[in-house]
Order: sequence, then structure tokens, then C-alpha cells
Amino acid sequence: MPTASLRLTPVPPFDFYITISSHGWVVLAPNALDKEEPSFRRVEQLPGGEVVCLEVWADGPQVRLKVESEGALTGAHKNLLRRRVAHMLRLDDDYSSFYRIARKRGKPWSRLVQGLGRMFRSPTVWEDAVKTMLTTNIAWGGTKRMAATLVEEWGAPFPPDLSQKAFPSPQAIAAVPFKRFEARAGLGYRAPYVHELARRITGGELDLQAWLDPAIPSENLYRQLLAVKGIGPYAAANLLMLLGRYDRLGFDTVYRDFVGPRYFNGRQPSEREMLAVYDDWGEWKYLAYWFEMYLEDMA
DNA sequence: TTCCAGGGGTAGA
DNA sequence: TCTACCCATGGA
Repeated sequence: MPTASLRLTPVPPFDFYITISSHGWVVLAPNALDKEEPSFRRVEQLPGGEVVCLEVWADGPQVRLKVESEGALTGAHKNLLRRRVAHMLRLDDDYSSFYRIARKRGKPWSRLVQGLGRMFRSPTVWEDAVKTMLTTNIAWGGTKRMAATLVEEWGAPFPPDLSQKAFPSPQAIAAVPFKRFEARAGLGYRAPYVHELARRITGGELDLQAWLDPAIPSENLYRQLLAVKGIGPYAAANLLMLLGRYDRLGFDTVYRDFVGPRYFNGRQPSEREMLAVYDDWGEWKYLAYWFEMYLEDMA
């Protein structure tokens, strides 16, 4: 089987393990984490339909990428896979202004400058949008189950090992009659939201990749996200984070349970008060919240 | 059995 | 803008 070996160079500082374990996405299908290496694998479908398997790990300051494919990869395919992995790991992002605030604040915030801040994400906004919908009003185990079902039912299989599959495309979901999708996906009340999103994308009504355009003002983008059925304030804030906008926080049970006891000492604060905790971080609010939680977990 | 989980849509005020 | 109420699903 043809195997290509590719390399990527992140903007320093970079920490591979912290990046892939920055949140739970790395264990949601089709991602598979190997904690020991550490590395992760996932199956990807290329524009021509070919399905390949990636393995990604760190080699010193670089990121290495092994691609297994049935046929030899073209240069364009290699470049596309490099871009997808760079997107997932946010290798080209610059966190220097985030780190400046962290340094000024001293401990424990100064620990962030060792390469914390990159939030692992999916190669496409579509996958991130669906997975975000799968985190609403459900325990994490349910989210994992639902992602695995979508991949197993409608993901394109990797020919040498048909049990390994890619995340289903919007086309693959939209092609399934809704009743069948609802019955087999096990998404509960989320089924119509995911199916409608797939249909709006394949119908040309929505272009989710366009949401990555940094020229769109955050507030405008937030409104666009809320206009999608199944995306409310929590999901929109989570997606803004995944799109590289950190100026808005989502209020959910995780936020409430972390910030409440930590900053309000037994008092019952309002949602507005709780969300104001990270106001000083300006465009970096979400990362300040998230990695404060991460630092506490490491301690 | 009941509760509730990294909420969201809708109707009605 | 705010509040009830309902929404599937499965684990505790």
C-alpha cells in the first residue's frame, strides 16, 4: 500500500500533546487517540472520492503525517491533507498577544506561554458544527456514541480496512431519507437539526467554510450561527471558538460548575455575572476560561 | 422510577 | 427580551 510521509512546521511555541488533548474532540469518531505515542489517526475522504488514512504525531518542533492510500497521492492531495491537519491543530495561529496578557498576570497564567491555547478541531466546519450539536443536553458518553454512529452508518470506508471510516459528508447525510436517518442515527431531537443542516449545505443555501473568513465581524458571525436550527447561544459560542473567535463565552453546565465555586464562593451568581469573569481577556476570553480549567486539571 | 446531561425551539407575555 | 414547556436518548 502506498505510504506518504509529510511534515509540517507550527508557529512556535507548540505542544502537540496539549493541543490534541485540549478538549474532547480528539476521541470523537473518526478520530482515534493513542495516548502512549502520543498520536492520533483518522480516515479522510479526498475530493475525488478516494479515502485515505492519516496518522499524526510530533517529531521535535515539527508535526509528522503518515498517509496510507490505495493509489499514489498527487501533490495536490498531499497539500490538501497538510492544510487539513494544519487546520485541525491550528499550526499557523499566532498566540503572542494572548501570551502577553498571560505573562502580565503572573502565576498560574504565565504557564500558558509554554504552548497552551491551540484548541483541536475538525478539518471542516461541517464536522465541527455537527459535533457541537451532539454536545447539547447530553452527557459526554452520549456525544461519543452519536458521533460513532454517524461515522459507522454513513462514513466512507477506507478500502484496506472497511471498519475504518471517514466523517460522513453533508451529501452522504442529505441523501438519506429523513425517517431512515432519524431511526438509525440515534440522535434524539437533534436528528432534524443535523439532517436539515446537511440539506441546506448540499442545496447550496449555506457555505459553512465561509464562516472561517476573518473579515466577518464576530457579532455578525454569531447572528449567522444562531440562525441555524439546532444552534443556540451555547453551541454558537462553542462554534465561534472552533472558528478561531474567542471573544464570547458559552454558558453551560461545565462553565457554571467551574466558574461558580471558583469565583463566587458559595454565592449564587447570575449568568451575566458569571460570564463577566473573563471580560479582561478581551478577544481571548474563551481561551482564558478553557485553559484555566486545563491548568487546574494538570495540577 | 426518576433525574438529568457540555441546550434549543417555540409560543405567549 | 424573558419565561414556561416540550423535546429523544441513555446512564446513574
